[in-house]
Amino acid sequence: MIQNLTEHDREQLQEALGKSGQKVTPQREAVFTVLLAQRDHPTVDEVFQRAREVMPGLSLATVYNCLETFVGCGLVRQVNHERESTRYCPNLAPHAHFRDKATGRVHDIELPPEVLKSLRSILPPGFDSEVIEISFHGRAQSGEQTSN
Amino acid sequence: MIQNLTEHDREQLQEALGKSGQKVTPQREAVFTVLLAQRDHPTVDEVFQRAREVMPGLSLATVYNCLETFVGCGLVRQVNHERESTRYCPNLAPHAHFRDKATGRVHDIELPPEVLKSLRSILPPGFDSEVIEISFHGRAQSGEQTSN
DNA sequence: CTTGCGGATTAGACTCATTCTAACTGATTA
DNA sequence: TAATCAGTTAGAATGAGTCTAATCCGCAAG
Ligand SMILES: [Mn+2]
Ligand SMILES: [Mn+2]
Ligand SMILES: [Zn+2]
Ligand SMILES: [Zn+2]
Repeated sequence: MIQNLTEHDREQLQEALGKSGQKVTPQREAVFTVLLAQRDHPTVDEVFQRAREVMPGLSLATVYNCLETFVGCGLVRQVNHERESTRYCPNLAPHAHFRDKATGRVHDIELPPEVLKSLRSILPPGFDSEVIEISFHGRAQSGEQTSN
Repeated sequence: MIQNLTEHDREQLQEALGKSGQKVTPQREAVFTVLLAQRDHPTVDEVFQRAREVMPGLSLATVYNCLETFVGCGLVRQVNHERESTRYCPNLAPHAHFRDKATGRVHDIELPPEVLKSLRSILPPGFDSEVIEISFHGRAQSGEQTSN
């Protein structure tokens, strides 16, 4: 279920952490591995449960710490939907999120550059946005699969 | 500060509540008035503080209840930004939200129909969305004013 | 009028995701 | 060896939001 990181992924982790003066630790590697293994936008608790299978001593606090670190160095995005638990997404390409009302599952929706541009264009002069979050909420015909 | 509802606003309240079999009460009227008086996306507590000035006996639970009722009958939208307290917005026109990193203030950003359409168009077949939330996060030059 | 009903309101208890704290670990450096 | 320091850990604290059970109140039936 939880295979190891590819050489490429390990380098990405190394590089991103290094840039902000932080180190690769076994815990960080385990948490990052969990995120890449199943790109289903898990909550902190889901990450915790999955990572524990491979590192039983891992604490919940550390999962919070690792995820915060990853968000800080741009390895992972936070995904918020209304008042639910925060979810985490390692897909760094520009994309929106679709939450299925029926299943609760969160799907990645590709965001073409021209759509992103048209969105940015609605900001009046003087507004400078670093982050745009787009989330859909509705129904997806079962069988639809977008979050690889 | 908190002027009364216009005839038109009172009718809107009446109508929306009536449609879902609910009544106008003094508490609901007070909360709705607060929302319309200052369209700055207040949190529940801010609504509570403001409404108390005009109705000292009002309870926090009732403010939660009223706001939930309003959201349920489409009078008001919830605005979520990351993990912060939920905010409330009586602007029913399609719009996005911009949160100013520096001040925390939330501004309405008009959403032209063609941009909304291009956004909907990114959904693959089989995905049917009822709600789209768009939020920007960044800096607005002070003096910028969009949430009337 | 009284009484009964049902929706609305209320205070306070409770939940639980997240944050905080303070002790501990382990690698690296002086 | 001893000091240092980032990282980890368990558990306590926080606080927005929800739940519960008692009360209120407008209205309609008797
Ligand atoms: Mn979520
Ligand atoms: Mn908010
Ligand atoms: Zn995603
Ligand atoms: Zn708004």
